[in-house]
Amino acid sequence: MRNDSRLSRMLHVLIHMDKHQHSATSDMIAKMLNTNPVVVRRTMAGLREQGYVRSEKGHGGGWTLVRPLSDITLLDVYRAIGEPHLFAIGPADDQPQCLVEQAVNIALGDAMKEAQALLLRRLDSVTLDKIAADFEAKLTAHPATSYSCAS
Amino acid sequence: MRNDSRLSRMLHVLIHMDKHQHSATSDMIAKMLNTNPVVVRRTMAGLREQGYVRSEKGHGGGWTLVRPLSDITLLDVYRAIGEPHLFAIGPADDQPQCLVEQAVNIALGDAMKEAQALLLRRLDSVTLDKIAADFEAKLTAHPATSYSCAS
DNA sequence: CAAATCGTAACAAGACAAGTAACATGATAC
DNA sequence: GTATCATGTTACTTGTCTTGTTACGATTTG
Repeated sequence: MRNDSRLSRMLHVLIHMDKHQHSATSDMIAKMLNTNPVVVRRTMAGLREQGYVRSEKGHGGGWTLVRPLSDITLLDVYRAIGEPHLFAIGPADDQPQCLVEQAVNIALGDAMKEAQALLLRRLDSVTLDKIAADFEAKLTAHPATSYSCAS
Repeated sequence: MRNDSRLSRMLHVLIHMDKHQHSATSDMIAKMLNTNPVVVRRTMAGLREQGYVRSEKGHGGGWTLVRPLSDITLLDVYRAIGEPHLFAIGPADDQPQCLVEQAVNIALGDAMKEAQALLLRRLDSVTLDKIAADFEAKLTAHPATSYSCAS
């Protein structure tokens, strides 16, 4: 578990959900992501709360995509899963007394804020149907290639 | 320990080392950083290997700054400590079979690469004497303020 | 030789996402 | 209406990585 892969996983799932119209159970999704159903429910709860997907209990239940991929940006998904920390680095102390350390925090913090702003802008500029289109392009370019993820 | 604070700490230390010319022991530095001497030696080893500081054993030994702050960029320090991972997020699988997941990895990876490039450019554009100057400015603006970090 | 200091290895602690197990809740099918 | 399927949720474990800590060896000075 080197990284927080929730954003990556949710994008992956949402695009697959768009491909087959019927609902998918947490079990099916878990197999797709090589994880287990509890992790799926846990992570997708945020998407449900934001109205991107719906979940239904009971026989025949499961998860369904509520909004079109063209309405969902990568930033939307990032926010829906709770805006996890983007950076692995950071200051040693958030409110240091030492003036030198304060100056260091400002210098580093400014650079990180800029990088974060750029990243979030990028996430905001891409909708999920764009990624789906990239996938379709690959598929037509190499029709022999196996899909691999459970359909 | 929410973040990797090695970069932040090393910047802090290097600027302090520039302020008083005599060498500083790992113990003194550890107190300054609110940590312990082994952590200091471990992290500063990289700076020594890159020739930014020198360490001397034995009575009267300790750490000394070898190069002027104006010769050291934040990027230099980042590299010297081993270029730790910048991001806390990442793909679920680096080499996925699934074409959808590949498309997701590319979309996310591109955005992250851009953000990383920007951050590294920013680190490369700032030398340590710039931060030291910011500190001096604060000090003259508020002369009554206590320095706080052991001199 | 004694004291100071770094170098290093080995291991424990803390944080946090991810994995897992157990059980309650609700919905459908027969 | 009971059995089954599926989500919701809690609690606990695991894996990974930086930090923290202890211990000990090596080197330099007095």
